[in-house]
Amino acid sequence: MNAAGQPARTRIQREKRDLILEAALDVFSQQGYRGATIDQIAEAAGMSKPNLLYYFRSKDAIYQALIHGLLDVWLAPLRELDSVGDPLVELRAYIRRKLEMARDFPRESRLFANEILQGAPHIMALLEGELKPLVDEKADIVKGWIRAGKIASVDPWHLIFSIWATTQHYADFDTQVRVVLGPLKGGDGRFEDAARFLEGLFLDGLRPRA
Amino acid sequence: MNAAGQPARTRIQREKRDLILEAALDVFSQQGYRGATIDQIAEAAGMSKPNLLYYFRSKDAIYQALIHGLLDVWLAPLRELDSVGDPLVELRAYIRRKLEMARDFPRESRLFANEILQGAPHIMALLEGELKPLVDEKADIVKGWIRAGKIASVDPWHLIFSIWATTQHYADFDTQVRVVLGPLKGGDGRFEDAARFLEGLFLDGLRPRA
DNA sequence: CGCATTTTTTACCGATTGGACAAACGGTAG
DNA sequence: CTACCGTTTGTCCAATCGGTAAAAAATGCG
Repeated sequence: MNAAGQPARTRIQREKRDLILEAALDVFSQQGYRGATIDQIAEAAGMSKPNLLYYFRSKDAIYQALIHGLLDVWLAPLRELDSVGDPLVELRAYIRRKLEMARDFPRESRLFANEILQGAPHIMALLEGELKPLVDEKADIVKGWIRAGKIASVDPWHLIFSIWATTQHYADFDTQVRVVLGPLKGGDGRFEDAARFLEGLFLDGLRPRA
Repeated sequence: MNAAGQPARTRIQREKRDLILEAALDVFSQQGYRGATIDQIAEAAGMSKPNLLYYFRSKDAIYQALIHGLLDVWLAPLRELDSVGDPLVELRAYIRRKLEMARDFPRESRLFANEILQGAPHIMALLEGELKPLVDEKADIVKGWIRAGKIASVDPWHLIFSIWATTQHYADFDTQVRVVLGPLKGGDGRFEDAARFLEGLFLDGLRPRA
C-alpha cells in the first residue's frame, strides 16, 4: 500500500509529511519550482528520494500540498481587517501584521513571490476563487471609510497593493535590503525602522507637517 | 575561431548577440535562471542550440551579459534624482519614472526580482559595488531635504525601498494585479490609476485632509 | 514469538539538460 | 576555380532530472 494516498493514516505518515513540507518550503522558496529538485528536498528532510516519493507521489504533489496549505495563513492578516474601529488604527495594524509576516515567514513570502512571478501556474484558480473575492470585500470596507470621510479618497485596490508590496519587499528582496542597509548594529532595529517608516508613510506621506 | 570571445567583431555577431539577449530576456524573466533552457532561448531567437552556443560560450555567459547590461538601465531613474528643484516634485517624478519602467520594461523587472529572490548569486558584487553606493548617495540628498524642512523626517533608505516595492510590484506581480483588478475597461487606465494613487500616498498619506 | 503491514533502501529507467565537436555551408578575395 | 574566412548544422555525450519496481528492513500486533 502506498502512503501517498490523501489521508495521512499513521503517526509516522503525519510526521514525515510535515517534515517533507518543511524541507520543501526551504528549497522551493529559495530555488523556485523548476529550480528545486526532489533530491534537494529529500536531503533537506533527511531521507532518500524514493523514500520521499513514498509520502508524496510527485514533485508537483509536494508543491501543491505546500502552497494550498499556506494560502490561508498568508491571507490571514487581510481577513482580520475589520470595518469596526478607527480606520487609521485598523490599517496601521494591518500593515504591522503584514510586516510581522514578512519577518516571521519570509520563506512563505518568497514562495508566493516565485509563484506569481512565473505567472501563478499552480494557483491561478485560487487567486480567482479566494484572493479576488477577499480583496473585493475588503476594498468595500475601505470604500465605506472613504465615504464616511475617515480616510483620504484613494483607490482601495491600489492601497492594498501598496501595503502588500512594501511589506513583502522586506522578505522577497531581503538580500538587496541587507546589502543596502549594511550589517545591522544589533537587536531588531531593522524591523522597527521599517514599521515606523511605513506607518508614517501611510498615515501622513512625505509632505512636511507644520 | 570562436565568436564567443568578448569583443563582437563583425556586424553579424553584434546583431545575433543582441537577438539572443532579447530572446534570453523573454525566457529568463519568465522561467528564472534554472527554469530556462538553452533550447528555449535558441528557439525564441530563431536558431539552433549549437548555433547559439557559438555566440555565447554557456548559458551562464548569456545570463551574465544580460543582467550586467541591464543594471545601468535599471538604475537610471534613481540616478536622475537630483538635489536641485523642489523635493516633492523630484520624488514624484522619480516615482513616475519608476512606474513607467515597470510598465515599459516588465521583463527586466522580473529578471531582477528573480535574481534577488534567489539570493542574487550572479550580481552580489554589483549590488555592493554599484547599487549600494548609489543608494547611499541619494539617501544623502533626501537627508538634506529633511534637514531643510522640505519633506517630513523619514528614513531615506526605507523611503527608497518603498518606492521600489510599490512601483516594481506592478511588473513583478502583474499576474496577481490582473486577477484582482479584473479585465481592464479600456485605454491605459491601470497605469494612471496606479500613478495617481502612489502620488497621493507618498505626498499626503491616508489621513483625511481637512 | 510469528506474522502481516508499513517503511526504507538499492538498483534502475527514460527523458531532458548543458555542452562538445567535427563536418558542412556560404560568401569573398585572389 | 579555389582557398579561406566566419557561420551553421547534425551528432553525440555525460550528468542530472523525475519517477518506478522490488527487495530488504522495521514496526506493530495477537
